[in-house]
Amino acid sequence: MKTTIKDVAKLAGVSFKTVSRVINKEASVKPETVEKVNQAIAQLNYQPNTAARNLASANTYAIGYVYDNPNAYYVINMQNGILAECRNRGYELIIHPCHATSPTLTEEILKMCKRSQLAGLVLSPPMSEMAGVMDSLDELAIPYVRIVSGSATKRNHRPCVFVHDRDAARNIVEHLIAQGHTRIGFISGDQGHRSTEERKLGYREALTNHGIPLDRDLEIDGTYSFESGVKGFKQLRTLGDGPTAIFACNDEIASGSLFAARLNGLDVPSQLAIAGFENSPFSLQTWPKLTTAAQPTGEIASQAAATLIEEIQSKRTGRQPSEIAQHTHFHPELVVRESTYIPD
Amino acid sequence: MKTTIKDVAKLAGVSFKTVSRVINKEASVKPETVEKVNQAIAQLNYQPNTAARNLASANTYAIGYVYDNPNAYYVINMQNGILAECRNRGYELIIHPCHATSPTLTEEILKMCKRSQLAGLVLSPPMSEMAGVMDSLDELAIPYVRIVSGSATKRNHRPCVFVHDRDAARNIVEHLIAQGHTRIGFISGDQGHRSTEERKLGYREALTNHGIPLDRDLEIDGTYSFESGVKGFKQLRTLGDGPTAIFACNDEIASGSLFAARLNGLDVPSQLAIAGFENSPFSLQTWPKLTTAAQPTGEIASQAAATLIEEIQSKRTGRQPSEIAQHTHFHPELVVRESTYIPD
DNA sequence: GACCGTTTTGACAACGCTGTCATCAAAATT
DNA sequence: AATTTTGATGACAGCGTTGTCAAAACGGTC
Repeated sequence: MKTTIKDVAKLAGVSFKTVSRVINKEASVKPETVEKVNQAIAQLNYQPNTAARNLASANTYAIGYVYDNPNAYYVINMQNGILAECRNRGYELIIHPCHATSPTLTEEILKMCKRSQLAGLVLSPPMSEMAGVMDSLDELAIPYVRIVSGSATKRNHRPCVFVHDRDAARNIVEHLIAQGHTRIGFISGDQGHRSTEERKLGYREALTNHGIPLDRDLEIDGTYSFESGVKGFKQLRTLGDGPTAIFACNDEIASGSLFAARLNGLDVPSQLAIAGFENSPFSLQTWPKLTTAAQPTGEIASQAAATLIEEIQSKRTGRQPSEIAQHTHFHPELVVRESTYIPD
Repeated sequence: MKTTIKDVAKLAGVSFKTVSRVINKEASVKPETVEKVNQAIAQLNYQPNTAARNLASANTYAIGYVYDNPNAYYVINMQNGILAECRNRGYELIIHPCHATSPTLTEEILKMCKRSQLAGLVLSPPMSEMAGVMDSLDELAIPYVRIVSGSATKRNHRPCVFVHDRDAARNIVEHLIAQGHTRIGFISGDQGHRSTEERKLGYREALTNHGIPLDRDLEIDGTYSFESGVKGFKQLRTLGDGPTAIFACNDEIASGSLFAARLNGLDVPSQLAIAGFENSPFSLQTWPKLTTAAQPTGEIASQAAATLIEEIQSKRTGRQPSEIAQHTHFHPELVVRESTYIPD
């Protein structure tokens, strides 16, 4: 019924340890033996038992994905990206949604690592910015890869996948400036999120680069939600010298502002241009469609998982990881649509 | 460093087998012993090693969630619902997105079950309707719980969680009828999906119940997408005697139709009423907000997971599951919003 | 053809837990 | 009081792998 490594060994006429070697692609197995064993594996449709592998080797074949993000699209894309890499390499994925504000957060994550004997973690924002969590992981020598909105700061002893939100935000705002806008409003996402800060910095950089004075009245504090976009719009409308364009921290906020603008009878983009960030499905389902920045979330996730697994593997086989800390960089791309631009 | 069951045993002054008994809540351990052991567990912050448990017991502490659904909100809600139950009961969740059309689908799922030694599966639509997959699972005696759009049909030897889409669809359409509509269009989701069929049946039932003749021209074939809503609207507009209301198979389609309607200068709901299904975030981010049917996806998922784990546990302990096949029923609830109804 | 250094393979003990069966004391029965 | 039953616990094997170390096979050298 259940085929084990020993069944394979018997069929291939070798010891089960040799089969184990083949499975783990260890060197020093004769090519013909490898061939024989692989045939036997295929014939029996054998699958190594993960639990046994995890138990026997100190390192395991499972990684975790820790996140706290209300954005379903983001999470799904991340998840799928990581999963793709895991399948490629024979790893399992344990997902762990959590609450960044939980007082027992660190403890909880550690417990999960222990229970499932996780070989490593992928941390996406805002989990990738929580010093307490990282400290504990460092202490226990649990490898992790961070997905970070922004560029390198001090804490870079672990591999990071950087997503350069700031540059992308700057590109968006420069696009608005190119359309002739000089009064450009900004509606932020949740305070304390790195992405919020970075996008705001990009916004300011663009203005400064073009000699447009910053105006704090144009910078509205919000959260990553539709409602926040509605509210932000209203707040900006109260200004005597209101904006002719709005850059919102993500598409959800932008679609909220768009909603509110149209409710107020404003035409978009002729009377008010609106841009978002993320290229979520929302950005395609508004009217007019939203200008935004496209993040290749799936690829980012795959990259993070690949980096993590690479490191785990190299530790297992004793080979040095190619570098101390592998950093990778992604640049979200400007996507111009009708909410800011009407082609002739 | 790593605390095992033996460390706990030593601290509690019992054999490690007794600790195992406490962990598994087996009967016939003296309450005071239980207390002692639990204290030791707490003190050492001990977490049983899942891999070892899985390996030692034929049954495992991991279940799988198999799905093929492009709807991120649905998947996330399902996932969270299942996960909540898993955490409660000390199970792990392995997620398995897949393609219903893959020729090697069954094989792939079986492989995963074997690799991870899954104790059971939760199948959500459309996976819950794939006879081939179910046959194989039956054959290997892998327990599974199906989440089914609709009510009982022939294949009910396994527990199901029924979601009565038909009734909910009928309610929506009856709501439209109550608003005075008699020409009501229907835009379907993907062909072959049970939910599509059920929602169409509900639509027809409502009309028939109120003596409104069915008109095949008003029933548009679509897919679960925004674009399909746009297309469906256009198609309905070509009719001489067009509808005054549209019931779309989900919110995404509905928001597509809404988009198209407003693009065509139609006022919603005064000139055209539009209703969706699902109560996804989309339904709140359109203008006007969409009337829809709210499915408690998270609860549905929890229920499915609970049923599954219950069965697994009862098999483990030898106790009979309370019933041969536990069926549960959910009824999505009508949510009336401005896309079909303006309060006075 | 005996010797040595590799390369390739195998025997066997873990890994941390559960299942089975044995043990022992206390309670119940005769 | 002697015997059986029951309740509570422990000893030990085994789950399917990997890690360690030793043995066998091979290749080249003189």
